[in-house]
Amino acid sequence: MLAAERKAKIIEFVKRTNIATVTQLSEEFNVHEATIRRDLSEIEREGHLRRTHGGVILGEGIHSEPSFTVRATERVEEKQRIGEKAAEMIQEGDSIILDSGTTTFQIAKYIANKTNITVVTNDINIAAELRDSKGIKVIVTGGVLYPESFMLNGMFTNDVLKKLHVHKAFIGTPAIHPKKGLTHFEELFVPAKMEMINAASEVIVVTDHTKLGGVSLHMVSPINKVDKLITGEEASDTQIQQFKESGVEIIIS
Amino acid sequence: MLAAERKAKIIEFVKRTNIATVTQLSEEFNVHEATIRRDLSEIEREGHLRRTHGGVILGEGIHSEPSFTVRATERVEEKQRIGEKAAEMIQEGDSIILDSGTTTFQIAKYIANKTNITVVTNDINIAAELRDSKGIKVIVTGGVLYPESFMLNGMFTNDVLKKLHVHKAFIGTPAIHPKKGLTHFEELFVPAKMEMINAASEVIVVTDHTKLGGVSLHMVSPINKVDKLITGEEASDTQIQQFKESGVEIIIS
DNA sequence: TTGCTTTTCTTTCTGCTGCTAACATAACGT
DNA sequence: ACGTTATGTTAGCAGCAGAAAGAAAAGCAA
Repeated sequence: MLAAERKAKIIEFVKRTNIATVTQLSEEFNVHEATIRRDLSEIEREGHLRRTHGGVILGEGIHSEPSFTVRATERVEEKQRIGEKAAEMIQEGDSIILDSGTTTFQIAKYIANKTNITVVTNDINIAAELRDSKGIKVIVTGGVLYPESFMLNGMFTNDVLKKLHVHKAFIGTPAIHPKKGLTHFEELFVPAKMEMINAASEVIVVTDHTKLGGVSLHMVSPINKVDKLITGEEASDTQIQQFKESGVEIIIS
Repeated sequence: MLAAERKAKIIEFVKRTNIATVTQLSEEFNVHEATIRRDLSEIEREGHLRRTHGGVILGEGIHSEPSFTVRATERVEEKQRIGEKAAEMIQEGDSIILDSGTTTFQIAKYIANKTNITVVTNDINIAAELRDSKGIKVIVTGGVLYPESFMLNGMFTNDVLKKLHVHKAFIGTPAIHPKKGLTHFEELFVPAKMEMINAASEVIVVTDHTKLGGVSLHMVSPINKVDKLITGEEASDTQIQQFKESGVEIIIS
């Protein structure tokens, strides 16, 4: 058996059992305990499992998120700032929508310790992040799970969103333009975003500065439906000015 | 038993009983009291429980249900066998419902490499597990996320389930009785299970042997709606015979 | 409160098990 | 044959569990 193959099988094994001893694994795979220890060290370094004395245990929230983490490494620092700023705008008693995405995920991280908040989201990663926050009620929209992200979409998602109304919706977008408004390159995802915007009293778009001024094929929303826009300080003054002239309150963080 | 494993089980134990003495715990786990004290110190440092003189009590939020990760360490091996057996019953082209739970979670692990399957689930942990499986389409029911588990429940869950029909539903249960059928201790979770049963052509109950013969307060389904029951070989012949007489096809693994 | 007794906690020591690291050996590809 | 990689082996080290003793806390009586 190849070393890499064995490593993969160890991960598989432990994900099923949740816990395993070094001895147990060495017997299972007929290799020396030292070999298992080496494997475990590497596996831990890769972040799949957590080692303990005598064995290995499934980490807390470890259920792998490869493509997600890759995307999330881009401009994380800017997104964190945006997330923190957005979180400041959420008050006790608010109900909010968090759109699926990496920027909105950062918002979730910053509201974990708030209380008396209801969060509606179509992102199961955001839902999992907020799961243990005692003061937060999480409502997940149903729908089809998209493999490359943690997003739920489709008819069920739209149906649930239609039946809800929230104070604030935090929407991510791949393109926002001071005149053309919100646009998206993928038609499939448009209806859900439109429902989110309709369901909220206040629409807050969160996006890093590289998306400003972009235009894609499918129209999501005119600019006048966007109340606020939170973006990074990397945005140029010209861009900021243009959005201001379109009646958007722009917040730099 | 691994130290980390024992610590997890202590947390589980105390979450069930709300309070426990050092003596009690040392007898439960057959270790020295000093060891328990050391464990408790660490557990307290991690913030899971609060120590007192003579024992330990639950921290802030009191949760009667043990958390998912801890619950999953009980009878894992039996649940794996059940999960593997259940997975064998799923064929290419099937659409199935996977109820939230630790046994059904094992099913998910065993179907990851199947193709052309549609899985409907109210468990975001199951959804996350199947996310990367190319051949599997995952539909998540919406709903309110329950802390300490990964279950979605409520009106939205039921609405989505009403609009679906699947070939097979795999249902977990805390109690199944050969005469009284499926029952549940928590009223809130009953409607979703009923919808799941209604939505399926074939109802397959999966549960470890300790749940056989149990009866709880709230009725979920009469026994004649249950087509098959998969449980562990630990089940007694008497129990197996009783279910057979009730017209349930019982599968031992 | 004060003093006494009992229980529980902390600290320290010791034996044991598992861990790390270095080296040796075997398998593999060039 | 050589270097590379994976695996096994060994020795010294680190961390865990049990035991015991002194310290601290709780309970109780006057």
